[in-house]
Amino acid sequence: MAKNPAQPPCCGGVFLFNPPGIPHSPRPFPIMSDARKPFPFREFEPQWQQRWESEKTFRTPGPCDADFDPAKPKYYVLDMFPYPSGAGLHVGHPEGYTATDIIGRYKRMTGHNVLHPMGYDSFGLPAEQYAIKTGQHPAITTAANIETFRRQLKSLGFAYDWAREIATTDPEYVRWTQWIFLQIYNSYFCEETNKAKPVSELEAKGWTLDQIDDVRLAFVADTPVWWSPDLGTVLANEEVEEWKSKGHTVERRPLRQWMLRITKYAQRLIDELDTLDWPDGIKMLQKNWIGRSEGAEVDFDVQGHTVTVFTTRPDTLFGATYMVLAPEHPLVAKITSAEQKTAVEAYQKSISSKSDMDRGDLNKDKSGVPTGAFAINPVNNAKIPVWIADYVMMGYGTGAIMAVPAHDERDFEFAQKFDLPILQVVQPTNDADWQNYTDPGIAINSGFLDGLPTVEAKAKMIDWLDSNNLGKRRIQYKLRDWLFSRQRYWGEPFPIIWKDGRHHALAESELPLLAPPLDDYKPSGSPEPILTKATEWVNLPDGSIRETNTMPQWAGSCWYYLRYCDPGNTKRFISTEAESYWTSDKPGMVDLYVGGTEHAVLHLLYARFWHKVLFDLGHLTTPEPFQKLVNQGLILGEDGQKMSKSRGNVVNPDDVVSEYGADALRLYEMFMGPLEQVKPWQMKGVEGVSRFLARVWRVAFDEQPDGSCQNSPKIQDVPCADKELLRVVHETLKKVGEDIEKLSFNTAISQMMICTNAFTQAEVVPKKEFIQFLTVLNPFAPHLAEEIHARLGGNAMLSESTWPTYDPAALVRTQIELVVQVNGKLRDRLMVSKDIDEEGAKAAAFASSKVSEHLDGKTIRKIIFVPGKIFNIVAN
RNA sequence: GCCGGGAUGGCGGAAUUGGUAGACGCGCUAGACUUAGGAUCUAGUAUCGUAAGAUGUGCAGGUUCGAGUCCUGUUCCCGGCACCA
Repeated sequence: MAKNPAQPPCCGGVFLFNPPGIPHSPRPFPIMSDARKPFPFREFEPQWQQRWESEKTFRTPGPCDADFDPAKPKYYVLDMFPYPSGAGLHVGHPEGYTATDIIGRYKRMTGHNVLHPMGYDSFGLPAEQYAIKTGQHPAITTAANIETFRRQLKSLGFAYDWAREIATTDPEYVRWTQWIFLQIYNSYFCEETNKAKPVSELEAKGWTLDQIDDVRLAFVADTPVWWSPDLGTVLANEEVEEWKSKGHTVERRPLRQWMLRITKYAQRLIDELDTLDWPDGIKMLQKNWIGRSEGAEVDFDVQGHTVTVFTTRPDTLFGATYMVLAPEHPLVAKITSAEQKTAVEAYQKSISSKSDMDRGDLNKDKSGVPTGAFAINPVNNAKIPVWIADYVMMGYGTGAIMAVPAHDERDFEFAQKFDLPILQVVQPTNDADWQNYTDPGIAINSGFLDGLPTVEAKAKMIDWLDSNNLGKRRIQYKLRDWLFSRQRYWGEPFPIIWKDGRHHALAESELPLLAPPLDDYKPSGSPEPILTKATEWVNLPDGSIRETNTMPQWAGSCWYYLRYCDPGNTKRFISTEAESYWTSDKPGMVDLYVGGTEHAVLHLLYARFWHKVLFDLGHLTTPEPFQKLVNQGLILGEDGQKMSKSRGNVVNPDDVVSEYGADALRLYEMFMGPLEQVKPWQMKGVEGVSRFLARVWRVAFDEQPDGSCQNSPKIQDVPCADKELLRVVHETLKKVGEDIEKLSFNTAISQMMICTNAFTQAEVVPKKEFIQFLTVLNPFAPHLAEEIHARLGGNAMLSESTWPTYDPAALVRTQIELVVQVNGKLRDRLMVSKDIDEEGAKAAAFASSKVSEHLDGKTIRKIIFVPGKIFNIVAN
């Protein structure tokens, strides 16, 4: 990117190359390597960063600090903290971080006590994979990566309170992650209150340990899980796709694992979304992921066994012509007839060899075999065949369905393929064919339901089932319990020990429980956790053994926003004072959370779940973590494709900073377009904003023939005599503030460009107005704004000044442009007094020859006058 | 298939309640200053047309004095979910 120094140097800018052969003369600033840099950002950007750091400009006082002012309103603006990868910061990070930085600096300038922290999500699989690749211990590579990230973040001049920096791998942080796990472990979900409660309440009621273990929010279960042999760990449902897309293999395998009972919170996780100021798309994603369905359970008798099915259409029960069990259903072996045994077992075997993923991919072709058994339909005692088929899955509902081929697409396909009867029980309300008709209609051929619309028929059938003890209303969720254990090294060990086959919580005094140093932490390919190898650590003197699984990366990111409020606390994960101070009067604690969409159903769901448990247990006073959420849009490469190493279209922020400066990078990322939108990178655009910053610089400073720079004589400490200039300045003060509140940074920058152009063209730039302008520019381009301000003699830092208020009187125009239309088409624009009335406008409009031309030979039918805007003549 | 979001110049994008479409920036054109320009400044730049003027916000209709904006239908693009009973 750097240009060839042998090329002709620049004479117009402040910083010049000496022509070849001419020796350098002393200059006030270091010579830039490139002619395109007309302001010395390489010198002043690091200087201001150092000054902010040494003067602790952005320190955030907490409730226990001496300089804390309880009268100030709080504002908590949060970034999704980065995972410190070996690749360093990419340009997507500064997008969200600059947005929050502008908000944070603005809120600070409008009198808020702003919490704007940063940290590192430093545990996790990628860190460990990277460490294995480089042959270094993850602790070392992670520390080095954090170092890089910190340097890069600081080079962008973000107003973080660095004293609050945390990393999820810090032992003190691990302590409280483990402590929170124990809170979850020691809780159960009370159905009556719909809240988590301590299991000690159950102990007091005389529950046995076995009974208690069955209801803990953290529990051990033998379930089919996603196991990746090459990653050497199991994965949560939510993570499977991501790792598969990176080329890792994943297979279904029954293993004994720790689970968190997030399903108990399914309804609250749906309902309480309504209280949050989140994008509808993200709310929708979470709702779909949780996947609530209302329906009923129905009990069928199958040769003396009860098989319960779940259906969302109990109204179609009369139309059930067969039943399907999942191939893995435990009852299959018991009910299969002797004749069908071979076929059933062969089918089961063929299914178990393919993963669920493959099962999903093959959703076109239905397959299945009859078991030879029959079920009795409880509503009409019809004898219907029982099949097994892979389109019914064990993991959802009861793993068994009643098939109503007339009114369910899948059942219809299956019935057609295997020639099973199709019985109509719903009359379409439109002219649609009744076969494969799945919409609501009117019940027919359904005994006591006949004539009822679907909604009422459902309710009546459920009542009937209930009163006959054959079924009941049921709400089913797609959400599964959260698979919480991993077999890898680089994660928080579970604070759990096993004794006599039973798990026990480690005492709080033993936290943090850190993983022992290991030389070899590579995956072995077997599901045995890596920590099992640390035999001395695992085996305790009293014969008990440690849990060897570790927590997933999500654990640390589930509560980091809480720790920022009180990062140094050694007594609690967050003090009650800090918690209550940084809490909103709204349901969500954090005022604004900015980050990528990729966490819509992972981090954002998990964090909400943990927060709610801690809320239920009385540790927190809000039910939700994040009140307002904004997703920044992905930044694409210059070719419009997603940035990737293989495409070679990755932009490194370090390069941009060294070439154009931090302010230019910040400003460009905000100027590209709306924050939430996907947008392609354009290096020419960076040059554009860099030119804008240079124009601001040149309003204040003139270059001298010797290359030095000097305060411009245009800047004068006088009242602003130019009404139009004053109007533009105040328009800018108003719009920039309003646009920041709306997160509309691109339009704010556009207005500042307009203002700068006005300054450039003005004969005299009044100092007061120019400094007001610098003050609103400051959150966007803080280094440049501070530097110019200081050079103009400003003593206090702009970062510590107050936001300028605009003068409404200065905004008023005396003349406005009145648009005159004939039949809605623009015919003329007239400069008129801003308060012109209809009569005056009429006179002016009809005086215009451009207008009268178009009225020739026509009769005026109507006149529409919008004061200050439009005068429209309707004529024909 | 279902759910969500989107479509405006050569490009990124502006546009209160329906009220001048294309702000601002990039790119491009011309000029100025220059030994030089890839710096800077000035002017211009939706399309067609010499002009007057006409056309123009994915496409087809509709409502309205007036539609990028509201309504109906439709196409394409992006994201998510996907045999969830």
